[in-house]
Amino acid sequence: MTSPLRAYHHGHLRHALISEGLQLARTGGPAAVTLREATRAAGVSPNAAYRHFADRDTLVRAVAREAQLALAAAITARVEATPPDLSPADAAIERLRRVGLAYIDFARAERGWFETAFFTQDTHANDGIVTLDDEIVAPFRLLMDTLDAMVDAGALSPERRPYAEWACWSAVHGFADIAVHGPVRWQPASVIDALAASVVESAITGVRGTSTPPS
Amino acid sequence: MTSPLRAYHHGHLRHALISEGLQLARTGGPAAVTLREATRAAGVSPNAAYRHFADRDTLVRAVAREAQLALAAAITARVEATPPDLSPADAAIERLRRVGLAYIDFARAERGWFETAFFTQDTHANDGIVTLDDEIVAPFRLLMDTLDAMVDAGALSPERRPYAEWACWSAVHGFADIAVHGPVRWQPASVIDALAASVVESAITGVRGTSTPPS
DNA sequence: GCTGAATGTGGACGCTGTTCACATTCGGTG
DNA sequence: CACCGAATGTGAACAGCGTCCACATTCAGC
Repeated sequence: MTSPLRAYHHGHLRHALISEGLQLARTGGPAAVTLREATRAAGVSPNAAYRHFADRDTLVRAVAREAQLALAAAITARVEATPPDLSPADAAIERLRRVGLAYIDFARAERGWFETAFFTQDTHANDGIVTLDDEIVAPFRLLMDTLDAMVDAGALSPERRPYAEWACWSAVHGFADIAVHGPVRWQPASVIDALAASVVESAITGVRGTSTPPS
Repeated sequence: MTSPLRAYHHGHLRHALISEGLQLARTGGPAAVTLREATRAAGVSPNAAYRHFADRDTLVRAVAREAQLALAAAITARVEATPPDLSPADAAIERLRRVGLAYIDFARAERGWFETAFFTQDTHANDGIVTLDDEIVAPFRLLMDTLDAMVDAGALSPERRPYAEWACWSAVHGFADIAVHGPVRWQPASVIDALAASVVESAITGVRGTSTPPS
């Protein structure tokens, strides 16, 4: 009984630390989520974290998972808002466009979370097959399904389908990274908007093999 | 005269520290280039670095510059090795392909340098106009020139030329990042090779607006 | 109500960047 | 050649970080 008012004890501290870490990562990126700062924010001694996380890296990874979920949610929401009055082919293309723009916008709006989501340590050796959590792969599967739907709707020829997901993801992720860390960062937001739209259209054209006349 | 044999004194220590930092960054990325380690490797006290760099971040930036130069050199070398017996249009497309593949291969072969090259601190406020060093922008200008050459050779319609450089760079940089940090990392090298080639072809198709029949 | 497991605390160590006062070395000027 | 100021390197110190240790507290089930 060192202090009559116990700041925190035997609660769900693991969740609290992830929550604080998420807040730190939001503004400072993965480097800002520090063991001592998170425990301090939770009103707990630094070592308390070691009852729930093996080390700092494990904590950051848990925070990264939450950031990935946030990205997935942003993409899913944008895709689900696709107007329903479109032909199957146009709808599939529009969904593909929305995946890309949502990804880029998330990176720009939540830079710290975006950096954290893509933060991986090289120590993470492959423990067997690479299997990610379903919720996190959701956007990627959404992308796959959208491309498959394009094939079904005749908006993408079947022989162009293989590897198309990587081409799309690369273009979108690359622009997001350049817009957040690269030279594009200094441009005004309106310019970045235009560039983003251009890059996404180019990615769509790249996988389709033919440019779409502007609607 | 504390020691008869002076390990290092009044030499070109700035260059030595960058050199050591480059070595550290090669295997450990930007996080591994630490003031104490670099000075230790140079046989000098930690504080000696402060006579040449304002702080650690300045040193890392200097190392990053060297890494960027290495990337630029790799791209330039690959492009310059383009076979000369090609039509102007085919030569331009081939050069574009080489820029992309060289970029990706550099990221895979020199992961630490690639990470360091794209390491930027948010503190770097825009001091006026964004003007990078000529040598560093060289690959970007090479990309621009190649796209312009494609227009001249009729391999790219002029109305598709605007922003094409960003679409190309985004696709290539994105794949490089995914191949180094993302899920693609766990794939065998041969698979990554195939994916890289596919992504680059897709990027070329994306900016051209039409797919090229396989030669 | 007690006992063992789970959880949180306090102190310590080595590492990092950074600052201060001090020592050394170099280059130019008399 | 001697000197003196500027440039450069040194040593000790401080705070913050991750991490390990032994110890204290709290909870949960018999």
